[in-house]
Amino acid sequence: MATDAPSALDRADALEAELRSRICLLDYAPGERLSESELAAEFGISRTPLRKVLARLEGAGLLVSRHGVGTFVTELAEQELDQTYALRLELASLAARLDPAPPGPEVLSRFRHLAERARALRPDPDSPRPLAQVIYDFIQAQALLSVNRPLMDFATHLYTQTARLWVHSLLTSDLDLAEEIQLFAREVEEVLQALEAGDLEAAALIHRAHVSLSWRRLKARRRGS
Amino acid sequence: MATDAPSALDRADALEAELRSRICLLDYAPGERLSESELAAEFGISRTPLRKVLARLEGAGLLVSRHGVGTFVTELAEQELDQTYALRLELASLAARLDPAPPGPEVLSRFRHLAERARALRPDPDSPRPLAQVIYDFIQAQALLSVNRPLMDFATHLYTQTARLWVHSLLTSDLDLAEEIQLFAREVEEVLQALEAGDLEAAALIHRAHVSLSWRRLKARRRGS
DNA sequence: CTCGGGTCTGTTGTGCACATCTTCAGCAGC
DNA sequence: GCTGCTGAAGATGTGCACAACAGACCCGAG
Repeated sequence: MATDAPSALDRADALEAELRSRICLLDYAPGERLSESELAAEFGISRTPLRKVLARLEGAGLLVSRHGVGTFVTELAEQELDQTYALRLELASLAARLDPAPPGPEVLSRFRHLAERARALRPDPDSPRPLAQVIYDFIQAQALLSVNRPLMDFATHLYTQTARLWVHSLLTSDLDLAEEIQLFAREVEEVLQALEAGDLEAAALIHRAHVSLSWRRLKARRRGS
Repeated sequence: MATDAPSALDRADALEAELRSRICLLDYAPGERLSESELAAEFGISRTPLRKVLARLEGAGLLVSRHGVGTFVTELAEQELDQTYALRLELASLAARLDPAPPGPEVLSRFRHLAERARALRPDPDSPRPLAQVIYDFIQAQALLSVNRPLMDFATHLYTQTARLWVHSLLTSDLDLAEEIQLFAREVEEVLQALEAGDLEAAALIHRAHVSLSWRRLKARRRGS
């Protein structure tokens, strides 16, 4: 692969991927402030190239910077969260109907591996990373189930937006973390079974159902608090 | 409006809007190279703030920069064009079903004005601007027909991507520009009638039909050339 | 005539110093 | 005690000079 080269892709691209991953994996919580100086120091570069990366992430809607104040990780407003969930519900069905890509052996084994990791998850209120990491990988694996790149890119983006808030809410509130993890593990399991049966539409429906249920639980908790 | 203030929004935001508009209005054609130095000189600023704006547009997927070569306006690959059209077809229906927003009097008058401008369009192979401008405004007006912001933002983005290639192809090839303009004018007219009748779903169906037909014509010409 | 290598020009990338802006703590006046 | 001002501190924004890189051009060897 291209990863063999010492500096195959521009450092900026690698840096962007790293920061994007940190945001999606909740190393940086929604609303958190990032310091240009600290990040520049951490990566051993000047503020200038770092600022370019931050600007790109801002253009992608993951960050927002305010003059004299700071650079912040974006977070969805309550209303937009609902709209995003409603949209994800529709897109889940679309993915299977539009340019479906039957998963090859390597994709299947990837989902099998994900199912194992999901089963092995243990609730840890102190570190969201293991959970966030599996979810993130699950999102990216799902993006392989259709060759419609614009659609899958957008679906991944929306999934990431809601997943960030979902995991974050799980940790800041006292919802049943163990139950959520178990439900997620079951979703991966069921999707895997559908894929192994070669039924992409069933996989999409299962995913859609879980999105819907997850949304309902999230709404219920919001009303409660 | 906020435009009264001399420097209400950051210069960077205004600059980004200007460049975004130039890209969407085909002042910069897909694949065209932009010069940081020239742009900086034109706007009377240094390269540094300009580069931040370019980076944001890069993050938004409208530009791509290559070290030592230049900064280029993105263009959809042939395959992605088909996928994007297929996606737009689905999203057209979604907009009416998901969080529809019945247009108020001001939105209606906006569409009426658009219909007039579309009728007044005359084929001009030398300047795509008038046509591109009306299309662009039509896109943005349609974004008001649903309150689901993520959906409409994405639909607008996709529309912009295909519209840019569509207008560009119209001018570089010898397709019947007059006919395309007339068809577009009729689309605006029919959408307006549906909106005045308060039937958002009909408006969406009409739009969807025109997208489908436009796609078919585009594919036919591609095969021909 | 063709091919290969070196140079040369123009581009984006990087580092640093300084400007501008926001926020907040401290303090004088009421 | 409360209010409002003033200053400092720290954040992002800006300008400039230089480094790194890719492509074009030229020129000579075969």
